[in-house]
Amino acid sequence: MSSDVCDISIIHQDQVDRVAKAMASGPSASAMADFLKALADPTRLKVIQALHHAELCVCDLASLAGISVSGLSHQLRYLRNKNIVKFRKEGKLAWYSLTDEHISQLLDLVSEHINES
Amino acid sequence: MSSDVCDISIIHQDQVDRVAKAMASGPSASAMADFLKALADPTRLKVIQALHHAELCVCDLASLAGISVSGLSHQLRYLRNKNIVKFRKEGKLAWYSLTDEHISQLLDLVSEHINES
DNA sequence: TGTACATTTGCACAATCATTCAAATGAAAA
DNA sequence: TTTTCATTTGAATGATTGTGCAAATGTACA
Repeated sequence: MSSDVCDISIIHQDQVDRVAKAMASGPSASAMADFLKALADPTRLKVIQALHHAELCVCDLASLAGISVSGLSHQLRYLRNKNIVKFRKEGKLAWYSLTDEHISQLLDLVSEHINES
Repeated sequence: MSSDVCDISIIHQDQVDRVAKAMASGPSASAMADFLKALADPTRLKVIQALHHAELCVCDLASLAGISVSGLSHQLRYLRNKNIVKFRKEGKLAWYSLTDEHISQLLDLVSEHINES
């Protein structure tokens, strides 16, 4: 219930309406936040960065990320469900890769932003 | 303790070393994840998008985000600590704005990515 | 067949987090 | 000064989440 959120004394209703209208176009904040959440974790970020350089198996990725194979497999499932990584089976091994190399553009921007601050 | 992470049977130590080396340059995964976490929340995302369109007070932002003024103030402090928003005081009101309009580039990329999938 | 082993899955748990309520702060107006 | 009100802060809480352990799955090889 948000009935007491500045219900009367709101400062600039016209501004709020204008901004709300401008924000209405484009994907919802929830959808965007949901995608960003997939990147907002050190382990998953390491996986994505690693896969940008090479196709790797679960064991390799766990080693690179510094967590257990099991823990990493959980994160891989998460990334798979979000369509960020894909894999192919080769005997006992599962080789993972990025579904969309485009993501690294985004990470480059983040990288820049951090270097500037 | 990650001593049992594929310690003997690791598949491609050379690959792992090469990728690890490539990943060593640039900001740490933790730093990047930390920044991304600031964007990976619907409320904070709404705030950032709103401030991209106009300078707004806490009351307006709470109305736009659909949560309590108090809750929004907590999020504003979070964004302030991360140097993503700044504010100026004018009487009883606090006017918030983005410290770096550059962030919207990043959000545009995310927006694109979602529209494509 | 049975063994070995990479990967996945289910359960559990500690930690983090987004939010609210109530109280505190501080500045303008009466 | 006292009152009003926008904002901040602290405490509490319910929900989410990242991870590990143990067991299950499935494939290759002896």
